[in-house]
Amino acid sequence: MSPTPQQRRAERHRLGSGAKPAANRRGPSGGRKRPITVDAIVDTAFAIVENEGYEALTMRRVATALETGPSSLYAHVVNKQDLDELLIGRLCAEIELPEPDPANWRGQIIDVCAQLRDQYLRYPGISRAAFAAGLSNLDTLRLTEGMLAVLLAGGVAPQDAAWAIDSLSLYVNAYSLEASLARRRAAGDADDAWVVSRDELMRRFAALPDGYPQTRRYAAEITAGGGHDRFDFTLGVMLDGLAARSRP
Amino acid sequence: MSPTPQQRRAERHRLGSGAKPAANRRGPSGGRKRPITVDAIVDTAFAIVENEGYEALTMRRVATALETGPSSLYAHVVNKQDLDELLIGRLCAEIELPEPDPANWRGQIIDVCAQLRDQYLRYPGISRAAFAAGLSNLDTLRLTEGMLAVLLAGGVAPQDAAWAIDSLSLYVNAYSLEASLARRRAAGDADDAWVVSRDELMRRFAALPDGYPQTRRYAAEITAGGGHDRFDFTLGVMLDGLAARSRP
DNA sequence: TCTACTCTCGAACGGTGTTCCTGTCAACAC
DNA sequence: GTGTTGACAGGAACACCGTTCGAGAGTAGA
Repeated sequence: MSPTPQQRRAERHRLGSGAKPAANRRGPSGGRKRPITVDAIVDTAFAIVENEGYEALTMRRVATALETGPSSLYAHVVNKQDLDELLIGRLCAEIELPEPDPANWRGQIIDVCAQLRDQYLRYPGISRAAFAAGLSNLDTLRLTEGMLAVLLAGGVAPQDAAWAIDSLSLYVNAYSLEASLARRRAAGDADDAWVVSRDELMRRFAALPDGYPQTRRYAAEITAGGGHDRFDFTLGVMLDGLAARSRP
Repeated sequence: MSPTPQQRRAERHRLGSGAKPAANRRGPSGGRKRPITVDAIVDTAFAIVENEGYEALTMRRVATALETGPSSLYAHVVNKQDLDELLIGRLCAEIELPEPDPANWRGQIIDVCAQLRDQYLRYPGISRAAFAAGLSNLDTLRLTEGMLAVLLAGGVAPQDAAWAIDSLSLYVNAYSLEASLARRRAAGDADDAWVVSRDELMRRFAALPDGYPQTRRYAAEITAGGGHDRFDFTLGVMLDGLAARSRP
């Protein structure tokens, strides 16, 4: 008897082994070319998010792409939230974890965070779902495990390491979410016209009323940082602080 | 001629002066006890979010609380997003900014961040709206100005200070959002039953399969941290890293 | 062949943000 | 005092969302 989606999800949250019994298909596949499976749903969902953003990911949209009705999905997925967790799970599973190298623990942490960031940015807005997912399944826990190993190898105290992983994940999530929103606005949907270039932003800062002297003076610094400069800066600062804490 | 909501919002995004002309009311207020104004809408919205969470904040819910229909709101507010921005703006306006004290810049930054965190947590889930708001209006810019002044007084380099403010805001947002979600789950809505106590979580970590040695060994550290311990830790680490960068 | 079981999916429910359009009333000009 | 103007109020509707129900279809084992 293949498990219901509810059982499957409960199992996932119970942190059980990830061994999937492959559930030999019984019931009919109708006359459809490709049967509806959890994997097919997740694949389709990823494609939609990649092309149209997380906001376009709706049950109906997935069902339409699968050439069926929305209710057909609920035999494989208990919820929209369940689908979100599956997406985050697979996304985390794609991250390559390094073999801990005590001499290069900072670089290794930065690399993992950058991988995570790039995955989030590849699927714009999906980090919103990551906030709700938390430490729900084995895949996210695998990330924690990997980063913990790197930090411990680097000589960071266990408690510091554990909390630092939390902070780093949170920051990467937040950064990716904001970056996704900013990019979507840059794509310019009509009345979002007040989203402007850096030059324009600097000009506005310079024209600020009194009471904003610092902002006016350091408008250049505030608006600086293309690419992932801010990201690199923040990770550098956090790791510096962490290293200082470990070896006083 | 009083401005349309569109003009009002555009003005806000243009970072114009915050001087409100008070727009002497003309049109009818009907037989209603309290006329529908932007402030009334925002007040009502805050009450709803405080009592029922951000997810309960819908146009219809606000309208019902104001004893009217949803369409009546659109004469004062452009959008749901517009309402969100107004909420974030007022929330930021409540923050008390200190007079910069070079001897206590770390404490002052921590205080401002804690204020922001507590405001976010007072209105659960509202930090979701803060992500989309960005640096949109004068109120959020006032926060930037205040923190910038503190950091500069503390001897932090302008570029470091500007980026640090970005990182700190992002982290405070993310932390508050996650804390809100966690608390709402702790309130226990039926099938969220797998959200468990720390003891139960530690037990599950201990029962993890092979391949998770660090997580298993340091389950206590990972699940540690009640109250705002993690928050304090992260801010401490970031400010340490920042200080180290300023005085090498 | 018959039964049991799983998968499929049209239809519907209650909710959402938003728009259209009409009616109503206060303030001004004459 | 009267007419005009124009902002405000709000009912009804649209398109969409997540989700549920229940009937139908098809395969696997007895």
